Amino acid sequence: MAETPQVQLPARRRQIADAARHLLEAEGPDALTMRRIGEALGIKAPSLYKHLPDKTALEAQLVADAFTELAEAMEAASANAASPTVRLAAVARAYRRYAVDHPHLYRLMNYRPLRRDLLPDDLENRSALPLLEAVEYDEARARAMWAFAHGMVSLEIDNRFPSTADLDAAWQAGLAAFS
Amino acid sequence: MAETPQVQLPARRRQIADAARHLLEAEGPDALTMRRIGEALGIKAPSLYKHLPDKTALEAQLVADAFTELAEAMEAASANAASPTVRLAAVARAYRRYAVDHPHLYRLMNYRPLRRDLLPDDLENRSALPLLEAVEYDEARARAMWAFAHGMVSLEIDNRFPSTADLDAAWQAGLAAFS
DNA sequence: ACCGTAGGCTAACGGTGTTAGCCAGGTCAA
DNA sequence: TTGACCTGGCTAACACCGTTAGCCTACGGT
Repeated sequence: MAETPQVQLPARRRQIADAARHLLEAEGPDALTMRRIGEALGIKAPSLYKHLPDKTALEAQLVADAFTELAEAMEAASANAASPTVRLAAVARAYRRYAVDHPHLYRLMNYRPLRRDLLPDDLENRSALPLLEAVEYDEARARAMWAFAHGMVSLEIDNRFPSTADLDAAWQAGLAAFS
Repeated sequence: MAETPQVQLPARRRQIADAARHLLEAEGPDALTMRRIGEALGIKAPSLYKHLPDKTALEAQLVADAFTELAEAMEAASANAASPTVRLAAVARAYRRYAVDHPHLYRLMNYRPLRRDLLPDDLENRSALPLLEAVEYDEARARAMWAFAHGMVSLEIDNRFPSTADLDAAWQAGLAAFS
């Protein structure tokens, strides 16, 4: 629990991941090119391949970091909850918060095939757990709630709702329905 | 109502859209390149630009067609519904069906910025209407239900649920919650 | 003092969307 | 009939992408 956030990475590789993440969050997915990442570190793109096998591995690193952070945020929200209803609302709020604060990262996690082979294998379980607890281990309800939350934040960050839409009301409707 | 499905397009442009759609559905998004589309029509990629301004416009065409079809499917499902509860279930079933039958198209519609400027302007309203009717014009519940449905099919077509998951049960849980 | 390796580099390849410029063929008017 | 114009093909090329091959420099260890 007092362990490092991710599996220990070679320092240079960590720097690359950090630069990549900064580019993605600051300028969006089109800026996430090997040449741009190299430039941010003062080296040329081909040199990056001394540290990673390919771009897919780098993206997987970003995704793994993001899943870990999201799980941590939900765990923290879940910790001090008095009742299941309160806990569900708190976990949902943390989920939404993370997505809205990191939309490009959220899309990288969720809008493309999940490379489970390149990720730590407990990641999915860990990030599913807070929600599962909050619905008292009712799997069907947990999956429905997960879908609702994922749908809500997707539609929100992609500007699919009318600008006049009361999203808090929609969240409230969903939470009430699943509590 | 007896009108053509889309706004009348020049024949060649319609052929291009059809070829593109076939490529996308048969081989996935990586196959949707201007060169492949040209090849399917027996012409070279640059010649396509005699008929369209750019690839974005072509994708917008596919998206517009898909939204129209999805709206039609939901309208048909909605038509013969005895009660609101039945209607909601029928519309949801039609939505899921369309997404599962056309996953690549569904992602093209939903996993990237919506170019509203390139789409017919009543499209979004039209495809929102069946669901809105089914929840008797409760906007918050409509948005929550939309998010739930979008989340469910996204997670399903992207293989995010465990293979053992009972998706019908999750749908049932959601529908019950929103009825 | 040597040797191996770590980590840079340049050049290049095949792919992408896209533009410029050329040219054959058909249509239509004078 | 002839000339003009337009439609819709073409090739060549550009800038960018991820990636590979091969070179070279500097450092660490025996």
